[in-house]
Amino acid sequence: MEDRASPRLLDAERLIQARLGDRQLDFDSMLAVSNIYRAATAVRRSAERGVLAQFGLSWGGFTTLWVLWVWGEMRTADLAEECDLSKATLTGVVKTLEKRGFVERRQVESDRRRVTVALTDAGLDTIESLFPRFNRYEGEMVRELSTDEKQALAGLLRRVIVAAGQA
Amino acid sequence: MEDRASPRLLDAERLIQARLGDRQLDFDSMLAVSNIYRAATAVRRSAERGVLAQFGLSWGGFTTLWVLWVWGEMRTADLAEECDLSKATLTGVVKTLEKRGFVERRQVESDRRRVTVALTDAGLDTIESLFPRFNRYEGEMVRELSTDEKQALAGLLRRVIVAAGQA
DNA sequence: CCGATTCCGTTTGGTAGCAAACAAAACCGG
DNA sequence: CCGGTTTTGTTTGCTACCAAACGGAATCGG
Repeated sequence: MEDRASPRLLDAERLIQARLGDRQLDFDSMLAVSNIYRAATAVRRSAERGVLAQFGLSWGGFTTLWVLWVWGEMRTADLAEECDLSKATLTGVVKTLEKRGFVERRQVESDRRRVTVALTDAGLDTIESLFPRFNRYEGEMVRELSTDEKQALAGLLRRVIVAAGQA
Repeated sequence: MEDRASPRLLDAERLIQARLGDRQLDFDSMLAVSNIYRAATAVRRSAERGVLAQFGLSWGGFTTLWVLWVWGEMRTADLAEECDLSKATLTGVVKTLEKRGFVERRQVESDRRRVTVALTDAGLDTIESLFPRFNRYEGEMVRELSTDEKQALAGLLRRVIVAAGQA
């Protein structure tokens, strides 16, 4: 399968390879990893500008809202885990979401160290109207791939996620 | 191809799918995109903790050093472009790298608006000893993939990068 | 020349992200 | 009970990241 859509990118990769010469480097791994990162940046930026900005949400904020929508009210620690953020970062994100009126914090009575976070009505309305739009946008970003290719991509990445998580 | 390495992750994905029910969503695109982002986070975190931290470098700082190493002294705008960062962000990153003694800024005499950035001797030593180590680390992070799979992954991602860049 | 415009890097103001230190609450062994 | 330990979320201090506004420098039209 040719790569007519991105000759520029490929050229750049080849140029770098030429530049680095013959140093016994693992170019295949290098290209795979750096493209993962570049793709993530492109995807995030595109979504933030194209969909999320008009709702006043960052990628992290959106993710948090989405997790709360799917799973319902959650303890802070679990929410952080599910959003793939540190507890400290989550505290900040929730603070911003609170300021925007999307979520609220609730003290747990049986254990007063604990706090849960839940969607407000406004948060619920927002995520319900936003998510379908976001999902269409996701489709746009991978529009060049067939269904099989999307699944293959997701599968390959799943294995990277696991490996990198252990490394 | 089975996915013995990551049943947990797959289960989680299926759970979400069940949770979202039958909303006419594009799950294939959703999984592809969200795995891109999760993989990038995993890869970045792993590299920062495993290799970069001991050199006092972030992912962005490392990238900048690497670009300067491969391409040599560069104008600020080109450097930002090549590092895939905004000019504003690059200003900050360069400031940090300067503080650490890895790079230096040089005023361009023919056009006094312009500034170039170049590696210092210390910066050169650092990137030369760091990069092979980093590259080995990259290999670790995609160790589960065959050469063909790495190339396939890089190729699929290249098409996503282009599409998301236009979206 | 000179005024308007364009170009370039920095600054400003905001959010996001982490690790480590912290304070308060709960738990546990005696 | 009670002192020490563990758990939980927040705070602190730093870096990174962006868009928009800025200010000085070059350029272009007349």
